[in-house]
Amino acid sequence: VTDSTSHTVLGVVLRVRDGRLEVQLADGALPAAGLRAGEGLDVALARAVEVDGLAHVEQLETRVLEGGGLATAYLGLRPGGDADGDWQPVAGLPGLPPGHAALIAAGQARLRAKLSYTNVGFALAPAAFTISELREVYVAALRHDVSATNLHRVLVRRGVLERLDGLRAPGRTGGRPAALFQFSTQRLEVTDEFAALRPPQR
Amino acid sequence: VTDSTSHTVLGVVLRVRDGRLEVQLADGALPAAGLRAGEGLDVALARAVEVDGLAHVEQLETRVLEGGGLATAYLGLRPGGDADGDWQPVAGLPGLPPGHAALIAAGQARLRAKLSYTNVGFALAPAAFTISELREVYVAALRHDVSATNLHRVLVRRGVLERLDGLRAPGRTGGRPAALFQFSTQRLEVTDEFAALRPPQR
DNA sequence: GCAAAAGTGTTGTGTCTACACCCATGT
DNA sequence: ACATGGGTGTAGACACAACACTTTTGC
Repeated sequence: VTDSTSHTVLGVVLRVRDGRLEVQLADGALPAAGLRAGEGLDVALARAVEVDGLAHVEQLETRVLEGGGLATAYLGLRPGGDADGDWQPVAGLPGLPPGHAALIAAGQARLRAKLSYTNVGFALAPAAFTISELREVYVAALRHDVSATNLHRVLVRRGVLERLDGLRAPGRTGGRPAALFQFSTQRLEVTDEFAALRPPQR
Repeated sequence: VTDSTSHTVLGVVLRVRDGRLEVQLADGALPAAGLRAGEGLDVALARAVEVDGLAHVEQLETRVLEGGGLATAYLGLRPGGDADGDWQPVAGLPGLPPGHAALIAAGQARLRAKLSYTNVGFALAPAAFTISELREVYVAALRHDVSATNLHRVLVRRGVLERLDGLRAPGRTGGRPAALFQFSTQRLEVTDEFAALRPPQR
């Protein structure tokens, strides 16, 4: 006794640019594609957003929409790069369709949590960066201040960051040249799995 | 250009009984219900499993099944209680439909992670319990040893457990009577949110 | 008294924040 | 020289695991 309903796939694609967390929109709404019979959800997602540019993708949530149709939302993350498409700061977006704002909030919350105990940062950062630049990304995504000193040490200790050879020349105002870093892995890894209740050592 | 497909809701309902993590089955498969037009996913879930007995529910994942239909799985948790329905230990279940084993594994993984940084334990534990009994629940769900001493201290420090008045009388072999505890909250709370990268104190 | 089970005291370790200090560059 | 931004050293707070020890019961 199963009825049939249409299914939509929505993309919540986030990036950090100029110190602001931005979401990609299409015609004033989250990019979407209808699911066709027999295809996987990822196929429909690829029709909704340019999935090649995404450094990380994960499913967020499935919900029944107001009209009665179903929608599955995905979180996509990509480096700050340059302009292509309609990017808007996540703060205070007016006129979104019902439910879209909640999905953006869910994506932000997920990102925020995973920044703390995984290496997701790789998906928002460029290939090479200074600690200051990475700090800007973390500040924008976490929405609280982050000390460059401690960010450096935490991520290096966890083996998340690797030092590169070059140095970044200082700007016109001077200052010591900054070391360049990269994320050691471009795939999601849990770096702090058992913050508590970890298994016995032996 | 959206086709229509049938949608199924599956329940991965877990409990701990006699020191083993068990999943509820119906006819050798995860309990399921077809989604009817216009109804919420939770309504269909309630048709698949007895949702009143669940102390905690959360969505797991939506996937395209082999036949081309869609399925959304929910994780449900309940206290160990007594027998009603078909409960099987999660380890090595033979003959499940394709995909069901992976969903059970996903539910287990989710439970395992949340036991470490939330108070989900409340959903698996009875109303009142001793630390030893709670330890059995954690051991079964985490699949590694847990020290009663440290479990006690961690959960009390976090404010997750509250001491009750009574004592549990020792068994025939003697021993000091055990204090009774309860979870201070019956709703999911994150108790260790910023294990790392926590916001500045001032 | 002795074994069994529960609970507390204490030590050591690791990870984090905070802050003082040192380094390398531009003007 | 001095301002600016980058990086290291170190101290203190905190949470945890591990283990010795004490408490309270049954036999």
